Amino acid sequence: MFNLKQEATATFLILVRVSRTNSYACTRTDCQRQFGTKCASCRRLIQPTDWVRRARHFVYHLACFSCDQCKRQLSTGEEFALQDCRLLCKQHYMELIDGDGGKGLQKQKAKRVRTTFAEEQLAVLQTHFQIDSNPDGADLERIASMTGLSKRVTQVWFQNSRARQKKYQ
Amino acid sequence: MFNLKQEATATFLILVRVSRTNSYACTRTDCQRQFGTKCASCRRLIQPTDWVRRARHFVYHLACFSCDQCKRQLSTGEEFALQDCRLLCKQHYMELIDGDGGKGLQKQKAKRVRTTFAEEQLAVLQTHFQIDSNPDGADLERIASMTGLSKRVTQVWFQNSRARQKKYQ
DNA sequence: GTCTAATGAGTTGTAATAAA
DNA sequence: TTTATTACAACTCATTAGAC
Repeated sequence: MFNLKQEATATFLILVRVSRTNSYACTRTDCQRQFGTKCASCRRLIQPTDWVRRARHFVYHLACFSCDQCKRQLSTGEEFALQDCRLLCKQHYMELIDGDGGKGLQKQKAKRVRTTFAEEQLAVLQTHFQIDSNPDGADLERIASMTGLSKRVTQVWFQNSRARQKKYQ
Repeated sequence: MFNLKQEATATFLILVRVSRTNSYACTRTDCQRQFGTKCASCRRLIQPTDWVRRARHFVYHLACFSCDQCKRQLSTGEEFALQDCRLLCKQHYMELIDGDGGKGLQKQKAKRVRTTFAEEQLAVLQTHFQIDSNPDGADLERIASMTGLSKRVTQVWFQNSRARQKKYQ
């Protein structure tokens, strides 16, 4: 078992795009013997065009980079903890270490995390919005995987965009 | 547990740049068995081009060299304390040792710390400013990691630079 | 003294949430 | 789902204060 406390301290996420240069091949460490790089969460191969996030030597699909407990996708700048290859958001990490609502912390009201979209992600979303401003579940999922966003975040973006359009005609 | 008092007394930071010469390989100490040098805070590998700070035998990314309590990045010349590999600014170290608001110190209002940029850091910032004076979050983060500054400090520099440019046309 | 990094107040756009 | 609201992120501008 890992020293989570140490791991979680001031660890920030960086959004990177996998390319031939930063997608690395099999490194023979004790814990991983793989041929291509696989997502540490879903275990599927990572394609050179996929968006990913890294934590230590693990690589995750951007959408797979989510809290193991609440499944919420983690955002750039957010603090998180690693338990082996499993990720935890700050909130659930805190609950874990001080056995839920510990005396040290007095319910600090889980700060709302706001996604910041990359230029490219926004471009994809806007393009699809022009074609269809009200995509169904399947479309939503397709768009989500194209942008590396979670389905929920994608859905909310379309909801807000419809409201925005209506507001300003 | 560490003698914090001893560590904090007149401990000054020195800004160094990692190079092949001062980035050291795996040393087989009892506490660390690693292949490359890893940041004692974020635990990620330190690249030869990264800016770092050292404290005792620990190495940190410059941006990771921040107070464990207030997350403020520590500056050259500033006093700090070490608790294992976790860093504390003078203020929070003081609070720790005399159990918060101790009788010895009466709330001395945390002196503002002013970053002094190295020539090379300034060169990088100015070069990017000429290309784009208003970088987005992702660019900011990229520039920050190039210079070893925190994202916030980088952001403020761009803000001030835009104001400066506007003032003198 | 100058220059400018940091701060704080105030504005804007919009992601996330809540209500219907 | 829509609609209204909340609150976060990032900006500007004015000011304060640290390094030279």
